[in-house]
Amino acid sequence: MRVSRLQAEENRQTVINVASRLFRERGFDGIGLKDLMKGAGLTQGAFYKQFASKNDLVAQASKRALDSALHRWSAAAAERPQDPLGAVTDFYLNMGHCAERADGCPVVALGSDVARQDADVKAAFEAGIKEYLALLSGWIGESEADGDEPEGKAMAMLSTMVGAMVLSRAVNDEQLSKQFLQAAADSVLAASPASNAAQGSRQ
Amino acid sequence: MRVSRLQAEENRQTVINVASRLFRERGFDGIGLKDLMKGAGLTQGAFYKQFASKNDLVAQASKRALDSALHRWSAAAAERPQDPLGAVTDFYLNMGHCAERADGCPVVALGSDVARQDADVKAAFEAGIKEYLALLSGWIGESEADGDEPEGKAMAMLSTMVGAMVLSRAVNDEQLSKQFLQAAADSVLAASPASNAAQGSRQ
DNA sequence: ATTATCTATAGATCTATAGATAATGC
DNA sequence: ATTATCTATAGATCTATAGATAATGC
Repeated sequence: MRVSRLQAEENRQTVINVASRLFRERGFDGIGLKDLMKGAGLTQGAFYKQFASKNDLVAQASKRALDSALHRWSAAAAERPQDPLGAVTDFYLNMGHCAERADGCPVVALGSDVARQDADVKAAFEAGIKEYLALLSGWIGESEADGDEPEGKAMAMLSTMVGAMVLSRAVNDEQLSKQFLQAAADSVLAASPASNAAQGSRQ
Repeated sequence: MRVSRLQAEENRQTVINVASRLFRERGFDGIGLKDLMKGAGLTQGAFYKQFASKNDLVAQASKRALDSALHRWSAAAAERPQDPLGAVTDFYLNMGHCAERADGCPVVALGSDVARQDADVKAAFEAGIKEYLALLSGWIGESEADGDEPEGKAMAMLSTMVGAMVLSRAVNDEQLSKQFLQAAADSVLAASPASNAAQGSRQ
């Protein structure tokens, strides 16, 4: 029954990856260790040789989810280097993202729950959120030390994007969902100093 | 042990009120029927004479939470009739709201969870959200039938406010929390057509 | 007679632990 | 000899139901 150290580490990574998806889909309290381990092809008994507690996995899976989401942002931006903000708003603020919770933004899928988690989990989200802000700041040409409101515009943009996704997922009316995403995209692009320059390439 | 019909209805309302607070504080899955009923001074056995299921209470408590939150918005706006938007952003985007989950905005406290609930719960949130939009629209002087983007600005504002609160609650760094709220307030007020007119009374 | 609430419990699930097993790593 | 995983289980909790009780409402 024992497997090699390499295989054990691979299994551990699989559990974290599976958890990062299943937590986003069902919530931290919405899935038990038995089903999480089953999703990784293991049984529940193996869990506590790999993690200290469920909370330990919650923290690690949160970090994994944020890393994965940031990677997707960077990839989306890289596909349209002359207009990274437009590329990311297109990528983020659409109905596909609204329907696909497991692979979507972890702040949207778990933000409300994170407020009720301990400092370890919040630390994972805080680190990821700071990276989101750094990306946005760079794309809108915001200096990071130009006054008492560092990254203020980036913070407002991220808030608008996260809020629009949360709202669009909280209603039944699909038309209303779309309108939230469209209104957020309009607002974010209008607030970017670079938006006029990039407008041509977006049209 | 039996109580009067009047008392029974009063008890039912108490359960809904208690649930609307405890769900916001601990999440729909974070509190059981035993503790919910205990919070209303009853025992678990009385629950199913009052509600069809836990989900039934989740839907009713969601509606109650949104009604209560809308009432607070109206009250805040009424205290500063010449600048309702400024009054509501002050009331909503502050650290007290960030710390007080049980009485705060239900979209912030439960938004991520609502995406995983059934249509009844989403209907309660949808109705409340539409009322938020109507209030905001009125305050910024937005016509409700002036093009293909009805209430677009109100939608972006609500998204920004909800997102900022979710983000500010998801991090450990209190300074960062404050900056999200400040950035959101700046962004929302700058986007209002009436913001210049009201600027004087806000300074 | 009806019924709102109570105590008690069924049956499922949850996190965490214990001990057995079998393959690895020395 | 060590250990990653397995099966099994402890003990707590969850939603929901059953039957008893005692006050209401007719």
